[in-house]
Amino acid sequence: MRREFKKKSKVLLIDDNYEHLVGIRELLNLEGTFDVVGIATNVTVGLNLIKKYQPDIVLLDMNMPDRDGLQGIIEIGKLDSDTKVLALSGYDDADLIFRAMKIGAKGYVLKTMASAQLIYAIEEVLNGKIYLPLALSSRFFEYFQQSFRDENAKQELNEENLLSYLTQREEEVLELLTQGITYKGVASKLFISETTVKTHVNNIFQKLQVNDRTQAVLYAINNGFLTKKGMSTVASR
Amino acid sequence: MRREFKKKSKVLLIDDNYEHLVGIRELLNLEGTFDVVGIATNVTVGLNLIKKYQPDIVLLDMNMPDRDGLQGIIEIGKLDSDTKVLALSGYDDADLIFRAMKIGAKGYVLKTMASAQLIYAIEEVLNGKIYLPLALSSRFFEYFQQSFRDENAKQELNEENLLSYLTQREEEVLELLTQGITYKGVASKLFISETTVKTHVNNIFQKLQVNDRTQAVLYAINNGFLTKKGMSTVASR
DNA sequence: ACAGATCTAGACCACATGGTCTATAAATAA
DNA sequence: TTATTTATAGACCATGTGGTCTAGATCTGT
Repeated sequence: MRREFKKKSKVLLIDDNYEHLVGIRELLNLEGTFDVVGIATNVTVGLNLIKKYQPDIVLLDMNMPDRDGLQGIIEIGKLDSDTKVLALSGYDDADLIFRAMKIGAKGYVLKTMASAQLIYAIEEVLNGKIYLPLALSSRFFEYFQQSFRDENAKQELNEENLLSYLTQREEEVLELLTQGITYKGVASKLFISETTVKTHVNNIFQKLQVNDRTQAVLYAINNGFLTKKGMSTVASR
Repeated sequence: MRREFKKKSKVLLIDDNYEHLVGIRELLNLEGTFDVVGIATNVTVGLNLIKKYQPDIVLLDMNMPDRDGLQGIIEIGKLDSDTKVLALSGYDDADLIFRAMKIGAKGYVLKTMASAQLIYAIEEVLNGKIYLPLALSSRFFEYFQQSFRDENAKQELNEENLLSYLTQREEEVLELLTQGITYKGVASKLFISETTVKTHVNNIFQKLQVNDRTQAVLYAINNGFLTKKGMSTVASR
């Protein structure tokens, strides 16, 4: 068929289950549009094959013995090849999906899924898209939203958050403190005397129930003070 | 038909475009399984209707005049009703999708989508699932991954990250500093003399190119020091 | 065995920081 | 109007902090 004229996409498979490895290879070979350039049963070997064959895509099992799959994604990412990673797993574990996507997997499919869906996923990823089956993206989003709910819960103690007792001026002072600025610096930035700054700072300490600037800054950061100011901090897990 | 026996789901629509509002109402009424309990052309009115009718789901347009849609999602969330929000928008703006999902929208659909898909989305959300059309979830993930790439880029200066020059002991000291502990405190925790701590701290300052503990702590936080230690900081935008 | 890094620790000094009190002007609330 | 809050600012003092130098004890790697 026509397809033969189109250049086949190079695929590499990494999975510690050899049976499965061969199964997928057969499936992809039957499809005809893929060229399985190599298979490996562990990440270390897989990485070498990637360097050698520069595959377009790697199907990477998440449950590996030596290094785990997540580490594998990171290391493949560090290679400066354009190789894309499609994560493969037996379980729809939300945390695992979240982490995998976070560190750059272009997709995540379950081993139990129909082969047609696997083929489709591979093609989407090869086309530069990110593919997550509906069931998994649903899982992902639950986890994603949950993590933010937790955060908000932490900060909406916030209504009983000591930060809310600060006056306008005190907030301004605190904001400067969170930039590591001294009394003198704050004073000149706010056009007030140094002793006034000290007064404010002492009031801040009392309100936040801390006894030095470092603790005040930490309190501010951990209680969403910067977030409100439009700053950003980024989630990790 | 049988469906009549099943309790209809209460739906509320909020969209500043009245034409569109009526259009969707008609569509849902034709479907027969929905009961459109109210429509509103702005968030303020919508909130009151929600309090009154306790709908199962709200279709909320993201591009509203008074309050914007994002704020609407948050405020609906604050009501302690179980009302779910399905975001509706004319554009597949990645940032908007990301924010909407982050603050708890159960789904996001485009106005240009086929009505069958809208119906499907509503049903999925009503069934407690989160629904993002493939095209949008793809958009979302690109944005999601990009934001982490930015983070990593920031921290993988990391290879030229000043934190990497710290010795083991210095890291231990810094970790305690990031908890707002004084020289004396650090000394007793590490079973070393206070002056030794001072020496370490001074070395840390030099290596991080800062001149006080607050700046050192801020540097540590902004450069992934805590992340490595298993602590967490959380993303916002 | 020797050079270099690391951890330890002391001495000294200047200055920043934190604690406490007092006090005035202005704005706000009762 | 009076009381309270807020922003301002000074004085005073104890202590914490940061800068610089020196130096011994270990531990590395060559």
